[in-house]
Amino acid sequence: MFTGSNNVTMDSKGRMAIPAKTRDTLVECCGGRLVMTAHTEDRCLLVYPEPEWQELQPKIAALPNMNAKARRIQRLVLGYATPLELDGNGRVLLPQTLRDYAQLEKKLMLVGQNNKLELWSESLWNNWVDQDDPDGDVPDAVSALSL
Amino acid sequence: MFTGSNNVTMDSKGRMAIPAKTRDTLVECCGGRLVMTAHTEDRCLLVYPEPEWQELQPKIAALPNMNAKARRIQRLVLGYATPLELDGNGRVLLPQTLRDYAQLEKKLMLVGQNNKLELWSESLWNNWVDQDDPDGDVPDAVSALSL
DNA sequence: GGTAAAAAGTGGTTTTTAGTGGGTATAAGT
DNA sequence: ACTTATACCCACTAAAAACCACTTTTTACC
Repeated sequence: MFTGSNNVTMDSKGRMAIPAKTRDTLVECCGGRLVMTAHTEDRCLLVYPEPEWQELQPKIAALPNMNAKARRIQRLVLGYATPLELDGNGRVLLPQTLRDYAQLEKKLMLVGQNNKLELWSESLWNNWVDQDDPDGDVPDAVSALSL
Repeated sequence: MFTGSNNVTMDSKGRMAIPAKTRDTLVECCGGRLVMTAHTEDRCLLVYPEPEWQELQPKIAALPNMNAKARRIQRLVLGYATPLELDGNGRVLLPQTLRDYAQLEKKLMLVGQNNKLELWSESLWNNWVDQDDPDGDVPDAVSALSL
C-alpha cells in the first residue's frame, strides 16, 4: 500500500497537501477518510485510512487501564485520534493539538509504512535518521531477518 | 465515541465551552447530561455521559472497602462525582472542588477516551506527555500490540 | 525537443460557525 | 434582607470551512 517518503509543506493555515500518488491510494481505499493520531514511541503522527483505524481502535480500547503503560498508550492514541477529510484541493487541516505533539512546523516528511503513514517534522525526522540506533533486546523475528 | 483532543479555556466565571463536535456527541448520547469526577491515578478529571456513569457507579460502590486501594478509589470517584448540564451556549460550570483537585487554571485540555473524556490542566497534560514513562510490568496485550 | 494541455500545488477571500465576554435576573444561603 | 453565586441571555470577536484564482510542474503529443 503505502511506501516511499515525500517532503511536504504545511501552509500558514496549517493545511498540508497530500502528494498525488498517496492521495490516489487514499481515495481508493477509504474515500479520502483518514484518522490521524499520536505515535507513542516517537514524536511523530500516525495516519490511518479509516478502515484500518476501525480495526485498531477496539484493540486499544480493550487494554487494561489500571496498568500504567497501557494507560499511556490509550491516552495518547485514543486521545489524539482525529478523523480528517481531504478538502477540495486534496489537502487536510492538521489540528493544533497534533501539530503541538509532533512539533510540526513548515517542513514535514510523510513516510509510507504499508498500511499506514507516518508524519514527521522534517528536522525531527533527520535527527532520528542520524542518531537513533537502539540497543536492547532484539526479538527473534528481527535476528532472523535477512535484507 | 470520544476521540481527539482540544485546547479549551475556562473563563473568569469558571465556565468551559465544550467544543462543537464533542457537544454534538454529548447531546446525542445523553441530552447534554454528564457527570464529572476525579481520576484516581492522575490529577485530572473524568467526564462521563450520564448513562455511562450509571453503569460505572454501582461497580465502584460494590468494591470491598476494607481494602485501602479500593477505599481510595471509592472516596475519590464517588466523592467528587458531580452532575453537570450544558447551559444555553454549550458551556458547563466547573465546580470549585473539582477545579482544585485537578489544578485547573485558564488553559485546559479536553481529551477523548472512547466512552468518556478526560479534562486536564494544560500544563499538567504537557508535563505528563513529556515526562511520564511508566516502568513496571508490561502486559502481554501491550507487547503484542502493533500500531 | 518544443509546445500545449492537464494536473498538482499554493495562496488568498468570503462566508459561516464556534467561542468569548459580559450584563441582568433569579435563586440560594447567611 | 442582604450578599453571593449560578443560570440565562444577548452581542461581539475570532476561527474554521468552503470556495475561488493563480503559478508551477508534469505529461502527452506534435
